[in-house]
Amino acid sequence: MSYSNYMPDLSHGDNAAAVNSLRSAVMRLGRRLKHQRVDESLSPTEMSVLGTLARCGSATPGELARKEHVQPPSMTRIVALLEAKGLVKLEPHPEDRRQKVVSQTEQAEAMLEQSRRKRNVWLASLADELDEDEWAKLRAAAPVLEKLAHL
Amino acid sequence: MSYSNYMPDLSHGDNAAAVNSLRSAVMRLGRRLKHQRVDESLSPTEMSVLGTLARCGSATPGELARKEHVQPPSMTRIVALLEAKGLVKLEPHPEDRRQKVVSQTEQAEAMLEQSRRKRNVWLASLADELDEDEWAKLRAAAPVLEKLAHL
DNA sequence: TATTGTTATACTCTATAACTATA
DNA sequence: TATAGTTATAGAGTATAACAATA
Repeated sequence: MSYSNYMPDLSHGDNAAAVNSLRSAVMRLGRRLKHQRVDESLSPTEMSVLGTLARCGSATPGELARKEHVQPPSMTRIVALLEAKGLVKLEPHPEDRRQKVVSQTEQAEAMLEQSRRKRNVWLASLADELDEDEWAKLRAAAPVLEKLAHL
Repeated sequence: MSYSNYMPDLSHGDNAAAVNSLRSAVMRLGRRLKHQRVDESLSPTEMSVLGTLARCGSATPGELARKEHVQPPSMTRIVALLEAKGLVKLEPHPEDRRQKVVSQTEQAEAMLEQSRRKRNVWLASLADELDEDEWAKLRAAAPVLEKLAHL
């Protein structure tokens, strides 16, 4: 492989190959997940925002935009859609009147629970195709991918 | 957790959590990779198609659509764009006059080489943030993710 | 003057439906 | 009649630029 020419360290060569493979797999998996939506009325990013709010409690639109890697105007729209669906609520920021505080509603909590249930159907269909060793590798890599995602 | 009703094996509970985490990370990573394009004029799917052709040699538009998980009309457009950029060539199928055979040009090979170089810059910037153990986990999981992507 | 968030607008990518040509 | 690919059209999601309000 020609990239070893300018990157002689062997471990980096392996990492480069892994990044290559990861990049392709992540994009294709992303498209699959897009189709395997748990709720037809919720886009992948909307789901991801709900997940972030479930983890972090609450956040401002700007913080959410940075975490999800979208531009502020996009997050404005996403938050508005989630609010219209009753899944998040917006409150004024206690210290800065320019900002807002976004947090999830109880309805969102119920939705996420239902989402987990549906996801398990998909999981069950994959369980036959992956052996325990492969699942172990996924479980080990999951936190690293999360770290990469928000690095 | 309610799924344990029909899935009593404990390890599957861990798998569900892993899928949860993977799903979120894959979507967010996908958005990052979208921005970290090697060539501004090439969409992620166009890059992915070139990668597939580099691995498989050649394929029909229908095969490419199935591998990339896009509908045939989308692949028609993607192949047309790649052809206009001189990165793939189309030839008549030797046995079936309905089909076409898509393969990459030498120019595409050069582009992929340049792509690897730029990717390594991104890689180098991440190398500081991940330790060797984390890289090892990514390398181990990469083939599993690829398997998931085309399952 | 800088920053947070919004509005207005346009672009990119993909899908669905209808069509053509070949099997 | 079924299949491969295309054309035409519409929709979803995001970005950029310009703007408002607050720091």
